[in-house]
Amino acid sequence: MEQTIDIPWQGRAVGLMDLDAFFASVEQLDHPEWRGKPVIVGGSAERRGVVSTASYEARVFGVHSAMPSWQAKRLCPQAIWTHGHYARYRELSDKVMAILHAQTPLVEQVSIDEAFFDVTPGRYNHENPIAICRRIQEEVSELGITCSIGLGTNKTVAKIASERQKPRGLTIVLPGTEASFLAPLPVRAMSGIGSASEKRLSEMGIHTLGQLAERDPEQMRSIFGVSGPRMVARAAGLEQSRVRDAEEPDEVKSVSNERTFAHDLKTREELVAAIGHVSALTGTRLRRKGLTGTQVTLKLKFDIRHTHTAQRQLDEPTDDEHVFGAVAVKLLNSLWREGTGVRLVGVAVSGFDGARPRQLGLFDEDEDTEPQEATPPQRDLRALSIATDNIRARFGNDALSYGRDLRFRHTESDTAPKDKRDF
DNA sequence: TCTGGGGTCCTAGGACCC
DNA sequence: TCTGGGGTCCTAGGACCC
Repeated sequence: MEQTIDIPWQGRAVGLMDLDAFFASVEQLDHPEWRGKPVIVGGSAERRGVVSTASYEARVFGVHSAMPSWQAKRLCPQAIWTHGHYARYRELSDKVMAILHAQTPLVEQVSIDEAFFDVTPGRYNHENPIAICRRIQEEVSELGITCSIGLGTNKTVAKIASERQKPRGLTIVLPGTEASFLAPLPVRAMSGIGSASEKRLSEMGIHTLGQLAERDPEQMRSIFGVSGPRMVARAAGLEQSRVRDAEEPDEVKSVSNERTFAHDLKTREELVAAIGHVSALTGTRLRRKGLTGTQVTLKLKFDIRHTHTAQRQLDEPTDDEHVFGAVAVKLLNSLWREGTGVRLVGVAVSGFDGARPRQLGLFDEDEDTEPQEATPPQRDLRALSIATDNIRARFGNDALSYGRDLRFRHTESDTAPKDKRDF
């Protein structure tokens, strides 16, 4: 797939850059004594944690992302463990994204360690796309971490190509070779096809992207809905969707927090306290983002297979956990019966009114937004919510809990990294 | 003593209105 | 005398991604 740089690139040029074992690589960068050794970033085995990222040295033992931590510990007992340092990952990620933006304004960040970029010749640059990819890899490596890149004529091809060679891979799918590149690959290689779709496709005798590409789009629509025809086109290498540039920021649709507990919660008292705890975390993030929502969702997980949610509309948009948390507690009655053990509690707020996002400075008083109809007790609670934000901003999420939350401070919620990487 | 946490998108059924 | 059909909103759940 190597190509000399002097052959002109025909058509669109879309790249996908993926940072190699990102969280673990940053840890090895910051702890020189960990380099060359198995490093695992993730939750602890004793608390139902999972692996977020494993260094390549740990992967040799079979450890991978999303694996239960107890299993990883068994496979690689000598691994160095850390819960991660999210702010530091963010900092390096921002530097990497700046490198991409220096090449093209068309950058679509997918996650903390992944981004599409459009370097089609003639729009914003006249260089060969392959040369640009090589330069990106070089500049990223100067930060002390590495990345793999896939380059092709659309996002699907670029994404799959980026996974072919890691770490430090540059995989190029030349214009015109998309279909033959994709055809032999298993359907699962394409993002959007998970285990459920893989199973259904397999029952239809479809195992490779080549077989998928030959199907009648309308037949697939009758089985997979709107995503059916899209799946067929993508498998054929014909995807056209563009790289969304940074000028069109994502609109946030929901904000949620959830916690899995080391031991199942069994009493109403514990559940109410847990709901208060996650509601407070959600409220803090809503205010930080300047969002108020009209929909509250309570999520409970009784065992690994069974998650239930209950939702309720509010009369007025809010960002105050004392308001939406109380509603979440009411929803408890529709989901839970006394005596049932609960392993996870989550509270989400959604239903944001497009027009409103307003950045509220962390240390601002919110002078102009006080709802006039607020009764004095409500006003006090809102002031309390804002005061807690300031403390959390300075000392971290676990620095402060309302009294009834206290018991959870050391039983879960380790401020482990909030994102996870490379499936 | 077995699997996290943050999201998005899609589907489907029921209520309700006209 | 009794009953169509379209549209929209709300709710619950599932698949999927990183």
